[in-house]
Amino acid sequence: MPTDTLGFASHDHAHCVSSALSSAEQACVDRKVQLTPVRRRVLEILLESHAAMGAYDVLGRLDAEGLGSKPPVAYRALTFLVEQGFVHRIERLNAFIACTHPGARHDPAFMICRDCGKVAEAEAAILALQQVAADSGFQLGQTVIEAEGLCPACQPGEDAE
Amino acid sequence: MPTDTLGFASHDHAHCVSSALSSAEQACVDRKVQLTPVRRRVLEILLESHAAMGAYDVLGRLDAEGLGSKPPVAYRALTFLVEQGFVHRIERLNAFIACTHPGARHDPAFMICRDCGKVAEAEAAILALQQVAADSGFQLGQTVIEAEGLCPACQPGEDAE
DNA sequence: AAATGTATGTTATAACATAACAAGGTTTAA
DNA sequence: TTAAACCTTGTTATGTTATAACATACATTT
Repeated sequence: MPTDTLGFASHDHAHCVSSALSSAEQACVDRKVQLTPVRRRVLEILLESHAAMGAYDVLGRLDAEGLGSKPPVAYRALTFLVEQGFVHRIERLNAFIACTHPGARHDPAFMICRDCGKVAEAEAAILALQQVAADSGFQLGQTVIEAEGLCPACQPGEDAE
Repeated sequence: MPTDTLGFASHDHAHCVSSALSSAEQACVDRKVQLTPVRRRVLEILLESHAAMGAYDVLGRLDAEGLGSKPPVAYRALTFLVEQGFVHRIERLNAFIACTHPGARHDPAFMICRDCGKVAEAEAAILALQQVAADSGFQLGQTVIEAEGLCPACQPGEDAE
């Protein structure tokens, strides 16, 4: 059983890719939106790489496969996937990453390793922000929670990567 | 006594500008770093506008005043000010805003109105994120907490702005 | 004066993103 | 069976944000 890393821990990568893809397909059926070939392939690319990728990295892959070569092709697919909650945008990196908490939509929180660049998605904890917003009368929409730091493997005293 | 808005509430703007400038000057003396004319002017511009400004907006102001016309001039000053904690970068907007909580360095949290574009800085509440990080062995560095939404004035039922 | 360190000036380009319009395909409805 | 509406994709062109690289200036130290 092949494994890879996710969330700074091991997991069954082949399984998580296929299951995420299945749940996205089902969600599209339920919502009556189309997971077209380009959209589906972009989601696959992000799921397979399991890392934050820039729009032009994604576009490079699409181009190599004959699925499109102009920026709008990649941006449109990414926009769709973000809207549907299958992909998150990481503002700090101007990059995109497949959601690792499929299911209900949510506000993600990311931990970005400044050394190896790996990104882990955590269950968001925006309670405190909700309190601040409520106190000031601000009506919360989408939230961005991102932390730069060092993943376990990149901390002093570690050999791995 | 002139007032303006900050944090979706009124305040004495002239006072907050001059006091923020003074504390930045003192901090630079303490830290033995230079608040050069360009750096000081960029901080003033951000303090006066009291809004998130793009690097090229700032550059436009500098250029009009003969203080520099090329992008690196603005980016260098902004980078310095962010490093010193006098200015925060708002990732979601690719923009910069003067810190409204002068004093000790901190991790800011922002509320960005999707309607009027005003940005309010709140005392950050990253406790929950700290818990998540500790649980996964991630060593937290700088955090980004940004929420898009509607400020009190822009919510349905309001007349003002 | 030479060496060093810090800051600025400038050129050029890299990297990220979208407006605007054209064209293809499917579904709906007449 | 055509037309209309709608969604998606293709393409051109450009706008926006950001930095690498190298040259110059200026103050401080030696």
